[in-house]
Amino acid sequence: MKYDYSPTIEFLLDWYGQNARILPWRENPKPYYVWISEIMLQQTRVEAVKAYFERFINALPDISSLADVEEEKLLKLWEGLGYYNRVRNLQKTARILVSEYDGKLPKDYTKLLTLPGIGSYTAGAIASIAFHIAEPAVDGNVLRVMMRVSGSFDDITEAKVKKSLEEDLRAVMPKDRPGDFNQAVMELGATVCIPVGRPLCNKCPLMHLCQAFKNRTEDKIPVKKEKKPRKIQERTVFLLESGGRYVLNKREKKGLLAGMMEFPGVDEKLSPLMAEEYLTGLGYAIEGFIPLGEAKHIFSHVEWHMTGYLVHVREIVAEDSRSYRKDKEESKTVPVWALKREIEEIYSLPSAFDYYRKFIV
DNA sequence: AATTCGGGGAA
DNA sequence: TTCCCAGAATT
Repeated sequence: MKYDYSPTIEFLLDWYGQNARILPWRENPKPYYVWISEIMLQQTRVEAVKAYFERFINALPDISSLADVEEEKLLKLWEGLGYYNRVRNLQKTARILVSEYDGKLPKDYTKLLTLPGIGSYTAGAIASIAFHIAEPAVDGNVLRVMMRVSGSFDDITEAKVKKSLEEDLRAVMPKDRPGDFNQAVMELGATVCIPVGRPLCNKCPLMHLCQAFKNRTEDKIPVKKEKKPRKIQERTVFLLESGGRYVLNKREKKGLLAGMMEFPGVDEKLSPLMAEEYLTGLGYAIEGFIPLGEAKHIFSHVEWHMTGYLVHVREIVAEDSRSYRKDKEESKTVPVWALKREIEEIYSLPSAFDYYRKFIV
């Protein structure tokens, strides 16, 4: 179980000095930048994060601006990045920092751990990179690299394996460069000790002390339990248009795409006839009806099989296009009639709707 | 311990 | 298609 990783340190630090990529959040590793980048990087590739990071810190350059920004603008900045609770937790934490931490991130691993959206990996990353505290930051890269180095066939999807590695690394973290050490392991995992395809062992600074390389088991490590197949969810999507405006609904606070905007729809596949009947039942006067075809969107655990219709309707209620307010009695949301420009610039419409979004003019 | 949260790039 | 990514929160 226990493994001594201390021999890796000097080789990793030397290698990182030569091979660290130039990344936007590395140019000026102030705590706010490290925090934002680490949240964005959760389950998200470096290449995807770059542009989002630049735009985000330009719009919200510090903790107090993040604490004060309205949710609409916040969600728009995150649109397309996925895992949208990350950005809500970001703002929750910003407000806690303002009210309880003098507007700054605490230089304390245990306190960081208590903040919304910050788990053991992110607490370690912020502590080590921004504050030079000797805590490990164990992500998928680190698990893969270190399981190969130690030749361990432990299942890395088990929480105890991650905890055990965190303990082993905590015991040997270099006190002078903890942030560089953590980033070195991740960098090695991302560019050399890669997850798919054959790792580039001939370019690896740890080759001479890697048990997996020695035993030629690098393609069998890390061990991961197989994941369950995705469920398929049928979905009918309506582009209800009137006078150049389209209906958007705000999704529920909990569950898939929580709180994001969406085109109205139902969780079943409706034929054109059933669709017209359904919309008429809602009170819409249909003046034009065009099937838009089928589209698929794959989430990590669900697959949406969508059928879409563009429906020109006679507007019934003159709703202010900017006010999707809550109904006072129930907690149901009122639809918005949004212009193309407003959908582009204001509302957060997830990528799942990209196929149908194209039909908006 | 298992499930639920998005989305896209690469094999 | 399948895999997996600088994971965390909830159940």
